[in-house]
Amino acid sequence: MTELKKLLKEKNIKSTKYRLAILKLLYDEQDHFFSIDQIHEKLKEVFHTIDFSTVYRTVERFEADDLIYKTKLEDKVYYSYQCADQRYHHHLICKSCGKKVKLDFCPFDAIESQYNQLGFQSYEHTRDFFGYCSTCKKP
Amino acid sequence: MTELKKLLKEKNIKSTKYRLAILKLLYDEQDHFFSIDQIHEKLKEVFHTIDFSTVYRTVERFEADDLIYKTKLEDKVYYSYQCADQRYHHHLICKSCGKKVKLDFCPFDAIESQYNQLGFQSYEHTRDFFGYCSTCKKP
DNA sequence: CCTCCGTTTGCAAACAACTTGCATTTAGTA
DNA sequence: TACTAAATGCAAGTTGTTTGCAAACGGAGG
Repeated sequence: MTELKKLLKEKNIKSTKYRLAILKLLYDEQDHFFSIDQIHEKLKEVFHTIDFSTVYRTVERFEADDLIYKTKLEDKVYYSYQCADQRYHHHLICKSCGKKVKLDFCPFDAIESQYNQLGFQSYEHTRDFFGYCSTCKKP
Repeated sequence: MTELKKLLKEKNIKSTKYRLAILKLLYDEQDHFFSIDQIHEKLKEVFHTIDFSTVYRTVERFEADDLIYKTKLEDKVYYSYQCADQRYHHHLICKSCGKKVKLDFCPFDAIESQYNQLGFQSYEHTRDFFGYCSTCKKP
């Protein structure tokens, strides 16, 4: 049994060719984010008939079971394989290629107290930040 | 000519009862954000027949002409009267009541260099942060 | 290896939120 | 006050997401 099948089994998710393919794509490119559309397009290269709704439901399921991680940029939703380190942390994400870089510090630590001084509580901050990585860097 | 009419005139926006009412609402509550729906509901209390599309187009127009400022939280769009100080700055916004507090510093200044070390460029950060203000503060 | 049952899939349609076209009404100026 | 260009109400178009259902499939038990 392949490693990917085991991953699904652990989460009680039945293995199918599509699910394995979707998981493989995300697994092989753990440091990138993909939209459902992008995943669908990639899968169509191999499985010409795969439907958008299949990808949609699969990804939704994977996310619900914490196999993958979800983030948003400008109204679009992106997914990436769940980091091995599941402790709360931040990402830098390239707006062009979707590359992600894990931050090992919290950018907000230094300023949290200043927010509190302004009377704000239960402050919830963004987990992900977007820019351009060194390869996609704008001219 | 009222102050609000002047504001519209300056921007070459024709005054109508609806536009003045919408502008007045936002002007009188400059330190709060409103969704189009919320504005529409408030206006209906006075003008029972006002259509959603009217509010929609008015608010869109105001925003295009920099009379008001737009921000987003969890897929919903909110608007607030444009701050007198139009220089780039940040807000703290209460998720419960929409209250906004202007920040006179940039929370990212301290960490920008750390991002650059990771190879990220053209980093674009959030302008607005969301939490709960002292009155709405969660139990 | 085969059968059967519950799950997954493809298809098409429902849905929700946003946006637009058009006929009518209105504001502003000459 | 009359005229013109713009604003409004209504209804329908659009876009992206989500769902219902019948057919296809995976995998547990025979």
